[in-house]
Amino acid sequence: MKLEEIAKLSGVSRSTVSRVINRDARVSPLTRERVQEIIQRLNYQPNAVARSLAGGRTHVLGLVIPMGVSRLFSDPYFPLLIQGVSSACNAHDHSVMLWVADPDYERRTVRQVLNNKFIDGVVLASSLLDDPLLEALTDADMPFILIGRHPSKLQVSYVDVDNQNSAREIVAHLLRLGYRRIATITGPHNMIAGIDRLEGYRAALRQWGLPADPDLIVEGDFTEDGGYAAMQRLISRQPEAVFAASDAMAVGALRMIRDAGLRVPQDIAAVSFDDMPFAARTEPPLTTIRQPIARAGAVAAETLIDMMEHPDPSPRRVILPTELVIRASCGSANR
Amino acid sequence: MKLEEIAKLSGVSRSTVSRVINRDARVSPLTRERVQEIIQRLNYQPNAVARSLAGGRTHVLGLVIPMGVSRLFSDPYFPLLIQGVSSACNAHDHSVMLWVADPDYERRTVRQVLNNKFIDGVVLASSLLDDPLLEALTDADMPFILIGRHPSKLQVSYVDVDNQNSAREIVAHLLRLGYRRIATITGPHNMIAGIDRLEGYRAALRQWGLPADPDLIVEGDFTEDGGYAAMQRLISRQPEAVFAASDAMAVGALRMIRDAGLRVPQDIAAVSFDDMPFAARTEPPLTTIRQPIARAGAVAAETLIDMMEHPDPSPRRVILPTELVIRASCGSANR
DNA sequence: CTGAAAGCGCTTACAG
DNA sequence: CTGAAAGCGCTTACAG
Repeated sequence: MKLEEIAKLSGVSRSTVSRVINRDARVSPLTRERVQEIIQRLNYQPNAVARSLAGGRTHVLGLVIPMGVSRLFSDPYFPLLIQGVSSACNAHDHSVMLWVADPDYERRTVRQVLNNKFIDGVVLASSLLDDPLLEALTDADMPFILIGRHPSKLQVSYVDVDNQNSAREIVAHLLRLGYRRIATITGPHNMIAGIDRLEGYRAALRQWGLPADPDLIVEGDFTEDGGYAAMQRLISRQPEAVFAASDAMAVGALRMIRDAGLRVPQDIAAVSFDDMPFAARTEPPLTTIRQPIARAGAVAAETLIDMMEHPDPSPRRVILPTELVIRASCGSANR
Repeated sequence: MKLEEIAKLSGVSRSTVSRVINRDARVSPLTRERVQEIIQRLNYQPNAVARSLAGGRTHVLGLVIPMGVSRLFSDPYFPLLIQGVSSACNAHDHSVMLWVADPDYERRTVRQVLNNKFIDGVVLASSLLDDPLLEALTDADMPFILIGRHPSKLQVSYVDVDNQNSAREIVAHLLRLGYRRIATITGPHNMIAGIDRLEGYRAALRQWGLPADPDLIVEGDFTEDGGYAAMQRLISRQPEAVFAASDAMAVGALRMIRDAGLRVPQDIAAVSFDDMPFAARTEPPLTTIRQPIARAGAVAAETLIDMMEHPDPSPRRVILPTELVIRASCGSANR
């Protein structure tokens, strides 16, 4: 069924039907009601493709998830993010097109996606600092927003949490409990969340007048296995506590510590970041920083939609709040 | 840039350029080459929306994930599925539109999505048996395919594994090891995977001439917490072994058994289904049925694309192979 | 093998 | 407030 038929049945022009559909104010109440009644009765759905071509906007957002991210299968980060983006899009009459991007996509592939006009804007999740897509996005004049800030591209819009201060806060919590020899399992050094959380760790030590011992800093990859491997390297250095930059890595670290015959928190305390659903169920439960992942996805989508509706050269920056969640793994109870 | 400009620069008509783009055979080699060269040089991308409107197909698949599924955040089932669908779509020049569906979507919402012509077909993942979307999909004449068979709608295409036989196989493995009092934590009774795996459990007992004790069958929901709760109810009934219908539930069950002061597999053996990445790292590692989740997503997308290109009233049914993976949780070593 | 023309189903100035 | 008309950027019979 097409708009034409509705027009005929209502005894008005296609223009008028179109206006009713698009909530244009310039339609008399009576006409509007009559047309609407017919639309309802026939359960008419405008053809989205035709609307897009004529209107110049598709009402579709692209959600890009870099495939290289090993995190994809080790915790519900992406499901939560997707849920947030999706529900915000639904609420604003938008759809989401998913693009699980191969890490070594060529520039041409990238351009194909950006230039094919099927999407109005892009939400780019947890990209690497040197992601070629980010470059392409900047060149193309496609509105986009990052989940996670970019350290050098200051004109880019993003939604993030204050990783630096949050990490500083949880390491300060360990320091306050009396731990001094504190190790960290960082995120990847080419991801901003990894960098910022490490910087927060350093800041806390600085605040207490302690040096950052390079031997106590090992890079991880946000996965459980990565956390296990990192902890293996740390354990001989006898830390009193460890800050893992993600809960998943903390789970790996807990497992390694147990395999080494040591106890958490008595022998080594452990804290982390994310507060994933499983963080409350580890043995012992994790003291961690809660960050609102689904919310970040939703806010990103909403902000992007707003950017498209109210173009404005200045970048949007949203920082969402985090929360320190204290459980048993930090040994609060014992100190 | 539009097709028109390419036509002008190549000195041919728009029709011819369109034919080159669409690999139509009726273009002379020389013309084809000349046009292609110009397309390359200008990095021209046809407007996908216009193509869709004119051509009648969008080359976009809808991937519908019912939100109600608590499983969404408890294991990487959906990430794996999404990855499979996405990579198959990329390989076949299709895009994927994600629809995280609210469980109580109204018929109208459903129709909106199906009738708006933005997608050519739908992959419906792990729906409930009485999913209204399935009804709507059948009414609308939109090609679609299920991940997981439907017990009564026999004319529907699907990709699945042989849940029944796979479950029977792993329970038979327990029986062969000498366990007799075997409990099961099932999946939801309104999901086919839950039903089929339970039936496989029953079939194995039947094969050994054992009755299925209703006290040893407890319904779970495919989540870790669900597994924990189910195991709490089972533990007082003193099973020798338990078959959980998913690894995530097995993790919950392991935790519960440990909390009860019992050991796996010495006091209670445990086996499960999925072989998720974490199944090899539980304590003890899980004996489980490996199923190819990403592959199922890819095959579903490919089959659907094939269905759209070669319409044919008879439904497609694909069964992917599984594999019994033996680790420590079944106690093989001790028997 | 190639081109002119109609058409896909809408939106949106423009004129009234 | 309403309608006739042009236009969005392609594809595809049709005719040659």
